[in-house]
Amino acid sequence: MKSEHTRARIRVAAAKVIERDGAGHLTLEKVAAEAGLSKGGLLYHYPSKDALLQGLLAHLLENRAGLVDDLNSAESVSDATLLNSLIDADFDLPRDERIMAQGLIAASAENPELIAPAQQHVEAVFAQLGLSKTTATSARTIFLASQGLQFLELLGLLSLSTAERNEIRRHLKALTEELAPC
Amino acid sequence: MKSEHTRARIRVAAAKVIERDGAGHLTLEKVAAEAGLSKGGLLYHYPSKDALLQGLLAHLLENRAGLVDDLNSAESVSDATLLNSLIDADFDLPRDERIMAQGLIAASAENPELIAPAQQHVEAVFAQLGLSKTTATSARTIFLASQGLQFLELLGLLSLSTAERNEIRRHLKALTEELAPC
DNA sequence: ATTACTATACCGTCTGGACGGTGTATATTT
DNA sequence: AAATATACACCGTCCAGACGGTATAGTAAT
Repeated sequence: MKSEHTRARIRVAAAKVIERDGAGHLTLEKVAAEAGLSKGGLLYHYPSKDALLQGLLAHLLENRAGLVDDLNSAESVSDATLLNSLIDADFDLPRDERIMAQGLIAASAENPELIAPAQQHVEAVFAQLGLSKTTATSARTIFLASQGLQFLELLGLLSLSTAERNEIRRHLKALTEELAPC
Repeated sequence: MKSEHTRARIRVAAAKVIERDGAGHLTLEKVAAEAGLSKGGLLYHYPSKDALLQGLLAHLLENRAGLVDDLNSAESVSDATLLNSLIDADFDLPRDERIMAQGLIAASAENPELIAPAQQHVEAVFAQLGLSKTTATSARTIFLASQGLQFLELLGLLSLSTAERNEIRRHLKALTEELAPC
């Protein structure tokens, strides 16, 4: 039970290293130092670098996974609520987790299988949004736009003022609400 | 003049290595071997790994850069034509260049400054689409959706059937045409 | 006895890139 | 025409540093 606490500390430490040194300079030694741990201690909790990265990803998907799964019951309207939640999750992603995502993108270059859980999530979202024939493409497009902005920000390709950012968010939410009536 | 020919060969070789071994395993030696060159010969044309990656990016942006710059003259309608071109460029990106983009995303983890030209491009697009107050947010959203799909595909997070892919493309183009009248 | 570590030393591998050379074509000089 | 110089394109080796991971021996709390 102390384990999970330490693992959380390690994940935050990893984020700090990525933020400071860049995703490509994430090393076990640096993470251990940042977490106030010896290298051996780090490897005790995450027995390999891949394991650590998997831990980061699992943590990132923790919240989002629930959103999709909760939609076994409702239907057409619920696509709108799903989109709403996903947009919020994208736009309100905490700084820490945003940086972890950066690291994972980088890590996926070395080991593509690492991000399989993320792939599963994205495809689940797409599948869910594809159920309603009439709104499928519109809904998916809204999702794509939200994701597009996140990726551009994540990769440092775009930085918007909060006003501009919020306007896009508002627009995506408005589009989401238009889904049902049409 | 033979130089440019060889450099093109090198870039293609880099793409092949990325495709075969993954973006994280792109090394000078492998590229040289794939291009039928010695390592020294490769370094003659691209004096460092960063230089090679910059070469890849420059090649990727060659076509797209013109699209934005051509819009010094026209106005409201031209945003639609710009979007149209960008969507086409995104969806029709050749396999080679798609793989190069993968490599660059990976490389940006080690050296974030590397993708500055891409950042410039994206921000130029955003600036251009922001000129018309009435359609700015809608236009930007269309761009984001197009980019979002490309990133998801690039990172292996989503693979659509050509039919589904085309439907999204059609939808984005339809949204683009709706920009002017509204 | 198990869990959760510390501290340090070490190994093997990979990789960028520096460096010193080689051959060939073109230009310049004699 | 012959001799020489210069620039270009390229070869192949060597090296230093970085990193993931292992090993070992010990500590402290539960």
